[in-house]
Amino acid sequence: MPDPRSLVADLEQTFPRRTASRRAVLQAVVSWPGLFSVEELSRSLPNVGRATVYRTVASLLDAEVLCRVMMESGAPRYELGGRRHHHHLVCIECGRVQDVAGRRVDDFMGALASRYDYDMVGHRLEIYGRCAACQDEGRGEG
Amino acid sequence: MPDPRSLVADLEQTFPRRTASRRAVLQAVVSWPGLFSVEELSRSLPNVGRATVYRTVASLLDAEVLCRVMMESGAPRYELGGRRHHHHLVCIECGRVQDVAGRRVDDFMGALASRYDYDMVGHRLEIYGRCAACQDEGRGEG
DNA sequence: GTACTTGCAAATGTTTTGCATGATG
DNA sequence: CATCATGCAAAACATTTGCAAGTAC
Repeated sequence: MPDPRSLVADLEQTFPRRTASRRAVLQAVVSWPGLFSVEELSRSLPNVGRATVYRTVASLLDAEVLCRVMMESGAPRYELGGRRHHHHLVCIECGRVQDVAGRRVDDFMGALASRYDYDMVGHRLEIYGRCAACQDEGRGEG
Repeated sequence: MPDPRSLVADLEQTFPRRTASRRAVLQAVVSWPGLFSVEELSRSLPNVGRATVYRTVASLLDAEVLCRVMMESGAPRYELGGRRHHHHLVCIECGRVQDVAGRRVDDFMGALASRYDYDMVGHRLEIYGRCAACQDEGRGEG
């Protein structure tokens, strides 16, 4: 997991202009406990215009500071740290998202792509299920 | 690849009421050359209300007759045959989508899930890249 | 001072919903 | 003939854009 602080520093260097709004969005993003939708993010930042939040998220996505996680319903959510991880385990009970780490997955994807003669430029993997904690709860309560 | 004809038969049995609109949507869906958005589908069916098209697609999705493919932009598209395949190679040039077949992928997903103590209920895998044909074109034209 | 950013509000695009009408079994 | 499906239009959302005013450098 990347260090948020360095991300901020990194990021502040990415943008030409240092403005209060961007700082606020960035601050909210790095301190957000889990996944967020742009609307949630925007709602948490009443002093920043919606449009700016959308624009900033787009930039962050572009800079690979954020990555998009697709919910089962097709709704997009975002989280910090898109640089490497595009693989997620999404708990359909508590909504928690766990990054899948490891080169093995990337290798597998690459192998798959080349088997079909694809020149891979990106990929997305989401596994939906119940996390260990939610399975335990289910057992405990019948 | 499943036989479209049997799918139709199967499907017509799934729905309580046989109506002209559903027949039309179904017909369009099984004869659609590739991926489609609900809007495209709707546009191709001027005699069927948008709402009905949306509702029917939702039902078909539910019945696993269709599956959703996520574009890189996050826009959803649909294709026939969701029963087994949730793995796709999406060409970012021509937009073609290729199903990834084989138990190996499912096994890999299952193994991954259980490594993280997840009780997997679904998954989604999309690989984005250039298909062989588009790579060739790129080479040919410089 | 210039160029980039912002915020608002309006435009856009997509999907859902309410409800009277129409078709199905 | 009771039930379920349809179609329209409006509503509900989510996201983008135009533009004048503000801010960073």
